[in-house]
Amino acid sequence: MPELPEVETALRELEPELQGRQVVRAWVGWPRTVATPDATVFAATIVGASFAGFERRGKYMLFRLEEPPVPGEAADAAHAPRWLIVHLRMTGRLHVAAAEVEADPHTHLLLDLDDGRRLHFRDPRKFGRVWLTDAPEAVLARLGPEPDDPALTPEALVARLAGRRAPIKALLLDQSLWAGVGNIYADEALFAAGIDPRRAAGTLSPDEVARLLGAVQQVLAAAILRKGSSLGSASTNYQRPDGSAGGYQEAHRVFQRTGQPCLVCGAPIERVVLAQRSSHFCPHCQR
DNA sequence: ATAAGGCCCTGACCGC
DNA sequence: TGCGGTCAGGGCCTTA
Repeated sequence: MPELPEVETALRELEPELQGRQVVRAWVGWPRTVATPDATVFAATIVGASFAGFERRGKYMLFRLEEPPVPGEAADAAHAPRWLIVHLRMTGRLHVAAAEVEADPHTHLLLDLDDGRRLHFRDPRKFGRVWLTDAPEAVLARLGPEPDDPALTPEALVARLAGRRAPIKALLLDQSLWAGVGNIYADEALFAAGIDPRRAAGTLSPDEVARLLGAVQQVLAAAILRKGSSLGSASTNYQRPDGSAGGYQEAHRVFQRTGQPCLVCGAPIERVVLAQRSSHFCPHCQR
């Protein structure tokens, strides 16, 4: 499942493939994949646009597009930039392939490029969404800061968690608290910080909150260095745009290690369900 | 305002 | 072998 490190990796690896490429044809196979505008309008509108910028916010990919010149209009006429926004959700993947490479049956969006290749959006579970918009801030409005935002200080986080009775694990997944943490890195960060995922968030001491913030930042950075985590079946797991796997799953210390010995103390890793999500933790190291 | 539960989807997996 | 049932899970929505 793509979280911040996977999205960052995929975006950086797509950039050299897409930079400057113009969309010459668009096909939408599953209209609900397009959140906005209407899928037909989406396909008609994106043709002619070129990929000009590559950014990430939380788990969202933002592709800044350059529009073709409008006849009769000054070449330097000011326009709000248009953005293609992509959220891979659970099983989405983006990759570029030669035109003659047949699309997988789970491909819901194809953008033909001016160099003869095609951008594929494949998503077996169909949770992924794309947007075409002049106002990306509206799509991203609910997101909290990036976890490495300097403004996100331990003190600010303590204030945000004060009085909250939900399990800290549930709040780690709340994209309005901070953007980009999903189930894998929430569990890994809680282990690194030595905090029980079931703890009511408001009961964490300032020292624990500071440790947790540092752990989230450290785990995400380490996962980016290893190009993300690839777990599960080959058809639905995370793969990089070139089809290769990430490597951070080899560094997981608790995620999907239920029953296996803790790498620090040897106690069996336990699994509980919090906020409808599996949570994996060491009952001895995480208090 | 916060918390909890349902919903969307389908591949994988389990038990018979 | 085949079949039905269950699970996973991000983000959004509804309900309490």
